[in-house]
Amino acid sequence: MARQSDHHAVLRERLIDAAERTIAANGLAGLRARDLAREAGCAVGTIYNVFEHLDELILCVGSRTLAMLDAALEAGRLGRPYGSTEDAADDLVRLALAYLEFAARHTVRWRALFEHRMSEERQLPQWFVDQQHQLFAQVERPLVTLLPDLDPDARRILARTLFSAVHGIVALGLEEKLVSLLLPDLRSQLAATVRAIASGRDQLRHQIASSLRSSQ
Amino acid sequence: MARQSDHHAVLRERLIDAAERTIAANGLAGLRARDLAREAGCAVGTIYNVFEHLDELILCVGSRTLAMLDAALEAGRLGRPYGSTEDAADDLVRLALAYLEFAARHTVRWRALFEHRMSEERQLPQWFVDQQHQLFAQVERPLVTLLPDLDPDARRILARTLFSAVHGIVALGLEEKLVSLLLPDLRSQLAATVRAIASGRDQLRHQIASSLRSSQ
DNA sequence: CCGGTTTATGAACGTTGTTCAAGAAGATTT
DNA sequence: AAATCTTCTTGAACAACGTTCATAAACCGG
Repeated sequence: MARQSDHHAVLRERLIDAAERTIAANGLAGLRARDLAREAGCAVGTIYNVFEHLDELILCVGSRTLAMLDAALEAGRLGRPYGSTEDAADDLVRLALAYLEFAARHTVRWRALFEHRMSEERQLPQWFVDQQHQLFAQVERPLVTLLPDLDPDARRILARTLFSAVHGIVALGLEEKLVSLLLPDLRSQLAATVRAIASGRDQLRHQIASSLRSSQ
Repeated sequence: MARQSDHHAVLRERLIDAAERTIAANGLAGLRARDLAREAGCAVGTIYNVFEHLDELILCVGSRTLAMLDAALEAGRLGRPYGSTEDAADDLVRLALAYLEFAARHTVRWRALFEHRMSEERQLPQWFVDQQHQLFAQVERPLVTLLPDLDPDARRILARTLFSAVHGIVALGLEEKLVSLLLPDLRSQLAATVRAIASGRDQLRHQIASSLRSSQ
């Protein structure tokens, strides 16, 4: 029993490694069960002894990408606590730019992360959703300084909103073939937008406060 | 020759209609060449006489969705020209909310529009890219009033940036199963964010102007 | 070394999009 | 109007995919 679990663990890692390499090199579309088995040195059927289905394996790779991304955002954070709203705005911009930098550097991996859809009605496992929430949580910290009197729930929601806005800008910005040409411009666009949002924090506070009032 | 082109045109429409129904009902994943042929009353092979590949057919459906979306955004626009920056900001918010409303009402169609990836290295045809640009162009109009002294090229880029930010918020907001529960909240989040951006237009002007300076 | 249980295997299955030889249908010529 | 040539339609066949499952190999307690 112990022996078998060990082997499973080893096989899992070998398979995830192989899938990770393939996805990083050729994207989700380049992932084939047979190639995977060959590269990991096992039979196709073995994959389904170790994972429930390929989606689960893809999620494991996604989890690694999420961890990398999380670390990349963490690394760009200011070491000290924010003294002013300007610091907080700076940090939001820094987070956004770190996200862009990661997406630009690891485009295929990063794309695979959010392009992947669970087949049919198998839904995302909770541990994966939680890991995504960890990302959103990084945006909450600057918001504490930027909008101190905001309800924690409202802050969580707003963090997700800002994250998705940044993600949208980065995703569409990196979509076209013009990438390398306008990456510096994309940085400016992103920074300007985030800074504009931060500077319009009164609008955020007022509108969101009133929306919470009306929905309760 | 004339007779055949007619038949082709009829078949094209029947196939697009069938694909449209399927996509609206079951999304891209529900699209099968054999079902399509059966529903349009022709053989599978015939599809490939009328379209180069399924991607082209999917793009035709996407084009219809784009047209619907374009009309929906147009409908929400103010009838009169903008007198003040407040009007322009209002119109940006209106555009964003109209986008959200469309996405919420036609979620599957709308998802199919941007989830679809051209297989391998077949790239998007120009006419489709142009149609997308028409959408972005709707965002440019309020920006003329909001940032009058902005270079037209910079305005076009900024419009795309704002569009993608809104798209990001809507896409992530409609992703989860909680949709109907928090649709009103999503409206507030979106409106607040767009209004914050509009109110922070000085940040936009300054940062974008300086970025253009440095990239020339 | 043996019987029983578990695990690995890869051929086989069911579905895809796409192709293509063959026949049907039209157009053209005599 | 018949014959010939061209052009289009057709659905069986193909290749590639994820997934399964009977079979054989490996393992383990006695």
